[in-house]
Amino acid sequence: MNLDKKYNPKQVEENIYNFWIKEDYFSSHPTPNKKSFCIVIPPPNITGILHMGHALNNTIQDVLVRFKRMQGYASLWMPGTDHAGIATQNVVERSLSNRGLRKEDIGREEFLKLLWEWTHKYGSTIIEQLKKLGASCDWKRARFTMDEEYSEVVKEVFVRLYEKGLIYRGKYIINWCPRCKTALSDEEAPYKEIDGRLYYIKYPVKKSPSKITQEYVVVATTRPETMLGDTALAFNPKDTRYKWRKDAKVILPIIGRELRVIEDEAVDPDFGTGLVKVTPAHDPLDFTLAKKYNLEFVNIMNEDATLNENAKEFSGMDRFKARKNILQTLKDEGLFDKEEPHKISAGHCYRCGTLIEPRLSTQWFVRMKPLAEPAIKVVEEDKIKFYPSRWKKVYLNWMYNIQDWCISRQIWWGHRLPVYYCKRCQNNLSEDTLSDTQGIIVSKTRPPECPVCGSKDLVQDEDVLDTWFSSWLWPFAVFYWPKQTPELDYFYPTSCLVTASEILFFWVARMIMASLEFTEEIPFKDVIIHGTVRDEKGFKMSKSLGNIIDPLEIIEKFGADSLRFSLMMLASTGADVYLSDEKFLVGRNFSNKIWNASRFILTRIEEENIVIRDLEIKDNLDLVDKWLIYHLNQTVEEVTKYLGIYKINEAVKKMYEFFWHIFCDWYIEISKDNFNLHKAKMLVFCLIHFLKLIHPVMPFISEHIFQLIKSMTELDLEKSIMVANWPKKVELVLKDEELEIMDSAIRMVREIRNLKADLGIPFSEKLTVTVKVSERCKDFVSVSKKWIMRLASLKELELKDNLERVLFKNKDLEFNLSLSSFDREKFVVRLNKKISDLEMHLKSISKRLENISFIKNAPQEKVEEQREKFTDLSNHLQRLKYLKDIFV
RNA sequence: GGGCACAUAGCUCAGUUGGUUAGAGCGCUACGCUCACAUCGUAGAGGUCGCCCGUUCGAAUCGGGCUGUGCCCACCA
Repeated sequence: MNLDKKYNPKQVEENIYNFWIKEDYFSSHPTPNKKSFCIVIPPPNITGILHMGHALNNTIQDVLVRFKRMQGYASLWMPGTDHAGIATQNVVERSLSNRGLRKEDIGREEFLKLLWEWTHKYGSTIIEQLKKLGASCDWKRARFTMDEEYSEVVKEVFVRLYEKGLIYRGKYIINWCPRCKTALSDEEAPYKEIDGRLYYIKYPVKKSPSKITQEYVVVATTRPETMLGDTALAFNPKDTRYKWRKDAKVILPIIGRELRVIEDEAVDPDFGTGLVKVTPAHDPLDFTLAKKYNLEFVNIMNEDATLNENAKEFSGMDRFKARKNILQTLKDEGLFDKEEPHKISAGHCYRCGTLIEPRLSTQWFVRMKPLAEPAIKVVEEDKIKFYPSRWKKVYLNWMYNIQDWCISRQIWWGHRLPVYYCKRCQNNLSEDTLSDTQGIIVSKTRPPECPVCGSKDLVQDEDVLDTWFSSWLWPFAVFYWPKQTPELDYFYPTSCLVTASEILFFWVARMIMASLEFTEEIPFKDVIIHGTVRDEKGFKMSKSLGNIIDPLEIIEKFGADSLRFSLMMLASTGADVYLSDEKFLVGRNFSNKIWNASRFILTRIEEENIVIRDLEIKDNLDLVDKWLIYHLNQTVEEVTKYLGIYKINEAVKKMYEFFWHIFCDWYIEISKDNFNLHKAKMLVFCLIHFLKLIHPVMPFISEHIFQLIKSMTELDLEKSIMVANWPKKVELVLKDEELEIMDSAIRMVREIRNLKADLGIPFSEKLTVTVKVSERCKDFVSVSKKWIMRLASLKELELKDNLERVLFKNKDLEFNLSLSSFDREKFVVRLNKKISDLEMHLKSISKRLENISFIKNAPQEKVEEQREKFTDLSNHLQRLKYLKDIFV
């Protein structure tokens, strides 16, 4: 077989993936005699395209799922997508506007039709990209958060919560874009700093029977136009400047309304004058104050942020024009004090950039405190664990201070609220009724008539639910809860959840609450939180910053395995990942190393006409074999351990170290001198073990080489490495002494290389070495002569009982080098440095040994250790000094 | 303002219950195309473990303080 010098992932990855699909290896079913392992994917938005964050998140999941599958679990990775309300609606709205249309022009029904068309056409783009990454999801089970059955679950949950009194309707300040005329979530209204001004305005004080003498008070505001909606002033109770004002009345300029003056901790005495205007209908904080103190709400704006009739003569004006005019009027009336520049950070519409207007409107809320309680308990009691554990505190801190959740959205794409209004009943209500239930029917299906008055004049709420209101049900809704399906029974609660820290609150915390509330179970046992993907400078990768590295491009260039390996190597648990194009070379180089090592083994087997029928190796292990098996065992043990505690990067480093620096650097090199059936078996045996270990991280190349081994040997191997068993430690009888002997030999090779470099002798210059070995080492060195000579580039290796001089010495070996010429100066410099280093070290040890407290207090073994070290190093120092004497 | 972290080689990070001359990978330097691999090999340089105090025979490791950085939440009238 002719194998390329370079590994070419592009040629093999797609075929391998198709092979896995064809064999149905990703499918998982409830299997009574197996333990279950299940991860539900954080459903990507249907509008999403694969970015590095996805690549990181999903690689971690795939690693775990593949690892557990090989360990014999019924391992299910449950895939799906999220309908992503606003994001998707925006995409379709944009294409509409390209045709010069707004969604209102075509109507709700028609617009939804377009949305579904878009979803069917593009909604699975990201799924296809995940396949390129190698994701072993059980695709047949894929769910979508707008599936018909899923919608049923959402409605069911809404109704249950409503009936329990945990969902209510109320007026609240929300982010409002006056241009788009829609409400926005906080995430959709990112804060931006703008240059504003702080205006100081005089409010006249109403003369009253008390001893108030001042004419006016000064209030600072950045938004003077909203003053028309003021219904109170407030100051901090600790602020003595205004103490006397309590219960005083102030007159609102222009309007002439009488304002109460209240005290509240929420007011910052250091801001402005310490006296703040309270505008309940136009500011979130003022809104809460108004609720607390029972203040009046005066709305002065229309949907498009022009002022309404409450603004008297300013009615009809745009908010910015009104600001100017109001300021002018105040100046005219002598009520304007001063203004100064002031940085304001305020929400801006993420679509059009318009400054957000906080707007009072009726919304639906979930009462969170009762839901949070059990969700706090399970985390406090470690029934759900976070990795890294520090997130536990963050989670708890947030949960202790949880706020009610606004779940209604004024958009069209999403789960419509299962809420119906009886028009007749509602006509009897006043508009300001905040939490009345009258005239409201909450029902999964449209009721035929009002249960109260029998009217058939019912209308469904126009709003849809926040996307997270469907996502928070994900871990059990995907298994068709509330039906008791076998899958729900077997795979739920799931094993772990892998996610970025950004959505800990939006999603993870809410899933825990929903699961406990509806299924009375935790949704998952472990929460694995990985970091954010950043560029080299530490900026978050984002399209707008233009610093993204496209994972698909990396796959195209280096292959999915290289991408996966690099990410796993770089991402230490929970830490942010700093990426640049070069970072992916680690993976590419390692792929190539695996490829070439395998290529060597397989071609040599072919060249030597070796036929491998089994991998029985135990009976005739030589010392080098044992040494390799020993390290293999260590690797198996550590990799298994680290993957089990989600320290993937530690596992990856161990595999890298073993394969490159044990297997390739030494074992393969040594095997070249004596490439027989036994060595071939050893090589293939260890290679297969390694491939299995690396398979979760590098599924494609491991499968590819596994298949090559199958085709080039007569081994009876599994059809795919995917379904092979996870490696176990090999039974091995090995004395510590044997390990030491091998290490001594390696040490000798290294020392010779070292000396050559120190003496300025080219490595290729073949020298003669005379060596004196310990009794226990004799046999080994004589059989190992060939490889020692080759790896140290020697002409001859002579075993002697006495040496003329000793250049190196350890427990087992001492040797001398025949030298003709060398770079004396270079050598002396090196030697002197080594000598002074050693002397320093010896000094610190002798200091320790002379310390009576140390001898007295430290454990005996530690003292002994130091003494031994001292002797060793002294000997070493002597030898170096001796070297100096003879060479200088 | 509240909370949570982090601070070790130029960069990214390891460093297990306190006992090393503080490690790895990348990068860098020198030499080398040694018959799997130059996407390679060999060797090397590079750190007073942010600062200060304390506990201890002994601190990168434990405690306190300081400085700096990052993240989350709230607020910005």
